[in-house]
Amino acid sequence: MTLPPQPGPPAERSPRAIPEATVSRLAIYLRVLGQLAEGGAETVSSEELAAVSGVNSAKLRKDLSHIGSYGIRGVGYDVASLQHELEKVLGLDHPQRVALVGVGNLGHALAGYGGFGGRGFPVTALFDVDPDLVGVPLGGIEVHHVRDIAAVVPAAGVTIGMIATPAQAAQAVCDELVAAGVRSILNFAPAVLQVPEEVEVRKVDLAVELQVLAFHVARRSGGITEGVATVSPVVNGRHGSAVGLS
Amino acid sequence: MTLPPQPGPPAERSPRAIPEATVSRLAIYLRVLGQLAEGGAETVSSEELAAVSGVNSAKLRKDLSHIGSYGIRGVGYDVASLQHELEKVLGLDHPQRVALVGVGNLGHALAGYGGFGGRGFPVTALFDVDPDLVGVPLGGIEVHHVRDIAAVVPAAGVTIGMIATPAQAAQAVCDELVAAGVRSILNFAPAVLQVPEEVEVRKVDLAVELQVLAFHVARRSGGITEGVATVSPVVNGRHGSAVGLS
DNA sequence: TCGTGTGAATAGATTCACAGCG
DNA sequence: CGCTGTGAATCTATTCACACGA
Repeated sequence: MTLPPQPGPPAERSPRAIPEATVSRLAIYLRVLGQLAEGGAETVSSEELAAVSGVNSAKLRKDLSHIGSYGIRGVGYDVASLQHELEKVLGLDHPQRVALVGVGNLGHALAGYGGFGGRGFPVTALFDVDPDLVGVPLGGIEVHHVRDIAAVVPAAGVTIGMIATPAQAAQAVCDELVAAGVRSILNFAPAVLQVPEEVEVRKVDLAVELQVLAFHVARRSGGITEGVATVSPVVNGRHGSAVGLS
Repeated sequence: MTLPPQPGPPAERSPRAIPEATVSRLAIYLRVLGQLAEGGAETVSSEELAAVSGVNSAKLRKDLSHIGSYGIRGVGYDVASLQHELEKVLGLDHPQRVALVGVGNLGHALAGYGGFGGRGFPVTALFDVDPDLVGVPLGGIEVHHVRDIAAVVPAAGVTIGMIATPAQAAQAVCDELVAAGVRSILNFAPAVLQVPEEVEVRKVDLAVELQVLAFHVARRSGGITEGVATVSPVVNGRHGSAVGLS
């Protein structure tokens, strides 16, 4: 068999307004802002927001500067309005509909995950090949056969696909989703997906994550300390939980 | 804290460093090599291995150069020996034992995930707070109460912890794991963990992944084509193979 | 000759440090 | 004053292109 011919396309430049690394942190800031808002905070400084988000304040300010100037000098950021701006940038003003393919062990858990952190990403369509699953409703949503992706996905207005199938099936499912118009895919299968360049794939790869951790265990020559534990509720040892200097 | 830093000359760097970005790709190459080996391949070129792994060949060669010179000029890499070298570097020569905290919806799926991609990461200890779960065996492993982490984790020789609890519980569980000697943690809870710097945390954050995808959907102004799926944007390669779908 | 391995060039992300505004 | 926003410096990662070895 031949390899996917991917020599060297003439590198189409998209003028990326917001750096990729920044985008995923914006999502974290948004979550943290939600917690602060619940706690009654009206404003936050970059120092505070950064500390709770686990980044340093310069990075946070640079990240936020990419979406505009919503801070107040000498004060900080207004929690509510920053939340709103972040939601707008992340495209959360109108919710995305999600299709999940593969309702096995993992897929089942994903389907039941309740809006993924609270809100914004309703799973609207489910697919599998297993005859025992197809037709059965799961959390109020019927499981369709994978062969019906082309029909169901466009009708349901799905914009994001999640693949939680075994590795062998993942590429075929991915092709189906792409053919059905899906341009954003979250892949849980341990397989590298080949897609046209207009399709955005992100992967969640448990085996890779564990192997990276194993690498660090090995490198640190001895994962577990031999003497039994120290004190139990060891709070963080890093920069002070509130405001710390770098 | 790592090694005693050398005082005198400026900026003498450790020669052994493998870039972070490289490490996670090594895990992917290893998986792909496994597939190639099953397919009977003896050797691969960087071009081939890179294409299947979804990276370009220069990056792959640079990545592999960090672990040594195991290629044969004019030929490529010996599949079996490269596999072996990668396993060694990733610390997979002797398996890591994993503790999973939180045996709810997601945790249950993780526990049943069967060695995570096939091998090397046996889940050795399970924890939860739910009285209905504690004491019950799950896949042959008894679920302990979270309060017993300090006792069970060192005894079981756990080197990697996975947190699949609700967000509110995650930091406390993390502190327990760290106190029990765990230095590598995979966090599935939607929370930012504060840890001492000798602890390596990786996170799998579904909400963030989906929001990043939502960002790209929004930016591409119209994720799904509204016309019916007349288009099939010629997906590259890889069709005729045995596809488990019908 | 072919494909690895690698210096050099480029691109991207992070951190520093401070000007300037509220 | 205190804190944001940002140029400049630094560090990390990717890509190029070619010398060299099998």
